[in-house]
Amino acid sequence: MKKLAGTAAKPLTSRQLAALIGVSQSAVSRAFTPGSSIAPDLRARILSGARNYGYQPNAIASMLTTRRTNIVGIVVSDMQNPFYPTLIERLTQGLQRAGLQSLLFNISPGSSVEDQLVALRTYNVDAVVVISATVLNAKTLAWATEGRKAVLLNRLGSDDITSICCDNTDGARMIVDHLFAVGHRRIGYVAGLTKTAIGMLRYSAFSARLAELGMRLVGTASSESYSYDAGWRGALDLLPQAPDAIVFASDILALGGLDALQRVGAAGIGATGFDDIPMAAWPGYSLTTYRQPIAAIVERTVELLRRPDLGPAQLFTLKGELIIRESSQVGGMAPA
Amino acid sequence: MKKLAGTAAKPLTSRQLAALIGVSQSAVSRAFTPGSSIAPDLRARILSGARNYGYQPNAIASMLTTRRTNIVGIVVSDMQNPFYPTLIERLTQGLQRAGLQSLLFNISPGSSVEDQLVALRTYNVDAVVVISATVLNAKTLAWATEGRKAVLLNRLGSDDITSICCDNTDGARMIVDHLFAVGHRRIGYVAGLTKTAIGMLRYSAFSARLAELGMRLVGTASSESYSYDAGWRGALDLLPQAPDAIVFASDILALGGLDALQRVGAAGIGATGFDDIPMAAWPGYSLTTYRQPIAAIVERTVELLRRPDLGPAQLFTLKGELIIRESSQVGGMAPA
DNA sequence: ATCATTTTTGAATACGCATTCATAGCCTTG
DNA sequence: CAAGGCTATGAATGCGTATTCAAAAATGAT
Repeated sequence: MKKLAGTAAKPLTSRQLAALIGVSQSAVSRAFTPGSSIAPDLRARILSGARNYGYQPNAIASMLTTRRTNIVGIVVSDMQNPFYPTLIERLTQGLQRAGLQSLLFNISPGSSVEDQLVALRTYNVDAVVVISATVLNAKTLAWATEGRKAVLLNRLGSDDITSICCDNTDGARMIVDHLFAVGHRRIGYVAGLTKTAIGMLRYSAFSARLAELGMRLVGTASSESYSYDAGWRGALDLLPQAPDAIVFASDILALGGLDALQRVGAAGIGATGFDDIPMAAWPGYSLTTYRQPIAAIVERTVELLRRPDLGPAQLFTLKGELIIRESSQVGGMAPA
Repeated sequence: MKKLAGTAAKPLTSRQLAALIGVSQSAVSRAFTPGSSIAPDLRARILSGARNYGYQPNAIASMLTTRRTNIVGIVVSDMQNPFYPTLIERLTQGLQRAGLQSLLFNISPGSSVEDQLVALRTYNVDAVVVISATVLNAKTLAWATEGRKAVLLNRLGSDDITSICCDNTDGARMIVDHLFAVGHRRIGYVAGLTKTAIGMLRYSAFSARLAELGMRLVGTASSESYSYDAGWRGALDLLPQAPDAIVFASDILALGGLDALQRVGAAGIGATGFDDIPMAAWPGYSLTTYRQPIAAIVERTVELLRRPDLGPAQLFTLKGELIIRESSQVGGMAPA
């Protein structure tokens, strides 16, 4: 005799538990509300009774009175770049440890972005984390985050919204310095989305440092996305310029580029990425890259979202770490 | 003068809107409830007024009365295997189109799994989708899904819970048949988690078909996870057996295996995967694999979850598609 | 034109909890 | 020992919507 879904007994209410224990409903509520005025032993008695009878507060009902949901809306538009699944995984775990839930919004192109985000508003999420979603224009962003905490990750917004980014300038600089130290002089650049603030930032930091060191920017390929294919094409586009090394705006681009170089027998050209996705460490790629400080980004995000109020909008820039592997050496990934 | 977060005016309630329009609160509620008894023109007038004044029903409040949240809890324990981000992305998009929201639970090892899933219960999710989470034992699974709809993806549970899987038997068979047709005879197998039902299923279907065709299973390497590193080690373990080709239980294993073979100069050995993750198509790997029918899986899942009741537990087995690339040819990925 | 039936509407209530308000108990201090 | 100040508790109320119930309006049939 199997139990049919939906047949389960309705869960206990605080009032029922109160009756069972012989206290008031208020007492039960207070027992579960940290910092409320209740005698320690009463609280203990109630909590123990709750465990006993299997009572758990109904979060929905409490949302209605407190007007807080403890839900964070996470808005993503690209899970194909392997950097983001990792970030999302760590972020949801971090939020969860802080007692916050993650409502995931995957924006798909096509239908209206606002339509896909109405639930941010109707479900009253406390906060919104936007992960690098370039499909959100400033207006939609403002609408979606209106009246709630909002944080942008890996994206720069207007100056009235808090952003958390890795230090792109530092990253670009470390990469260039490293290439210089290794002996590369003629550098090519494969950009990601050049229309984004982050994309432009990485590029300008990169080219500025290049100039400072007197290195030569032999060419730039811009691509329409951060993808393997775009990296592949970008690398090939730069070949005629005969670069010593190619700087890719992200790891996923670099992987495509490396494969392309290999395919055309130009594996001697150096390459660097940005992010340090798991695949960058794979022996077949062994990609030198700037590792994004995921832990720090998550930590800062969670810390901000725990606050009752974010305070004035800020830009947090967190330093990453240069991971030197084989792809950037002179001779690149050429077989020994 | 920037608006501070939290300063936003409280959204309109149905009662306020009713007052503005000159109807009752019930009418407003009915206007937003499909199938409720209300005159078409009244509904139109109210909906137009709502648009006008910017009223949107408060989902939280309606959850309290209807006892339905339209929230689906998605439980994952491994986003590192690139197959899952894709699945999750498509799934949340599919759910969203059906008006369902996705609450994401990323189980991290360490603290109690139940603790990480309490919100499934306190937030009253309508349904739970468990994606291949092996960390959930049957008891915890029952607890987490008690009284709500539940679907397992890529995982087999006890027989009282609905599962949706690709057709592992068909996949194993097509792979073996293909290897046979191409001319491979001595086959090695790199298993994933052999203790899981799916893992065992794939293996037994594989070896059964092998036997039917009179091919030789020269060795099996079992690994502790579906990961690149495990595939790498598995492939190396099989080398002494001198297989013509190695069948990997998943793409991510195969990628590691291919790199290992390449590294030791054994790139002539054929290889196949399972899943068809994006990287399988990359020229550097060009992995022959069985493509999971993600669209069909998502479609079926969403269709099930829209129902008021799942009905009796079933196992849905959806056929995938053999994608033939270079890695399975005789001579494998060896340079021409 | 009248009555029976159906449809449409509004008032009232319940959902489960947090919180305010008022009270009863307790401790402190003069 | 009394008065004042605190703390711990319970009763009552409200959060915003869906739904039930009863009444009103509209429709149909004779």
